[in-house]
Amino acid sequence: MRLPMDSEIASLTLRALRRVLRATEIGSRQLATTTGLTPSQLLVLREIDTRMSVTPSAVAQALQFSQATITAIVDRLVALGFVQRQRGERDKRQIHLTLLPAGRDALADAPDPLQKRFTDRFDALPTWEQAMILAATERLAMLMDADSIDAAPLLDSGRIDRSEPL
Amino acid sequence: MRLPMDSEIASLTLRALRRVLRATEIGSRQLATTTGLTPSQLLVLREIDTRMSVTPSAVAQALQFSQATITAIVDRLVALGFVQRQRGERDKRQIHLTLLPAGRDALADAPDPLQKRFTDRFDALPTWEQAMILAATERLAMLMDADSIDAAPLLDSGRIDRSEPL
DNA sequence: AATTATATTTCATATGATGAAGTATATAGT
DNA sequence: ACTATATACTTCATCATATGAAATATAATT
Repeated sequence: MRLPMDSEIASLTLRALRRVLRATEIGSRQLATTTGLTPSQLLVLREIDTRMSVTPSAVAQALQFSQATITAIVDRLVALGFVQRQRGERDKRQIHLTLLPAGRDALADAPDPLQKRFTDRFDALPTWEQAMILAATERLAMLMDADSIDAAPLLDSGRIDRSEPL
Repeated sequence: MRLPMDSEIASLTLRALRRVLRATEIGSRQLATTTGLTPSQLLVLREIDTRMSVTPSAVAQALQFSQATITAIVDRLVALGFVQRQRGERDKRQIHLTLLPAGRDALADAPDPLQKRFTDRFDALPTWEQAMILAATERLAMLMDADSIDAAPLLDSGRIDRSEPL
């Protein structure tokens, strides 16, 4: 067995990463169908859950969607009785999104199968390996999002010229 | 600073992983806008590129989309002059998709910024850390996709050598 | 008061994604 | 050869995603 050249390690890592990405993507799609929710709806629902009360714009910024998109998705979550819209008291322009019991149930009934699978298997690894994977993953995250880190607002200014949107 | 409990490492890792996923997703969306292609179109185009000649069904299976979806996306790639449809000789039910020069140019003009950024930074790490990250990522991939390896014909077809920047 | 900025929605539009049904070809069983 | 069944792909209807531009309402500023 030969050691990979230094320059290859990056591409090998990217390939492994692709496998991870694909697995999570497929998992998320499966989850969606079992829940009756689409991946985007689930993302928004989770976002509303983790923070207690959020404005649509905050969700849009966190998930990097446009406000219009969030409005459409929230419309459906409201129609499902999962989410509630409340005008802000302090600032009446704002809308506060809160999770309703039905929404909480939906999330509870839909434990991320990927996460479950991952957690079970991960916990079976020896602690040293868990620690190594954690360290490596955090390093990866640093490598990938270093630019876009708190730069969620970064994209506000960064106009992307979509000259030819097919 | 206290060591995380064993049971926490999994969730910490998942959190780091989410950052990675998010970064790649945003990166892919940015790439799409700069190319004038959507993420899905880019995925299909890449798939047609890496294999030399593919059938729509093979692409659908590799990317886990329905055939109908691939048909629609290929329609647009053909309209753009990026891709060519050719009826199969041996089996006239089949369609063979091949990349046209314009499509090749589009891919060449669209070096994945995320990959580039990642590779540059990754290469700057000491070799031991590169090796650790590679090992950890491959371990992660094993954990995640152990079940869902029905969509792995990617690696069957052998060499992906090309000067292509995986 | 008038202006400008912010928060969200509405609208028009393009794409994404799918299942179901349709067309054409291939293969197998008899 | 003949029917049945399977395969490959497209078409169609339908809904979700995603966005920019414009509209509405409120807030903050001058």
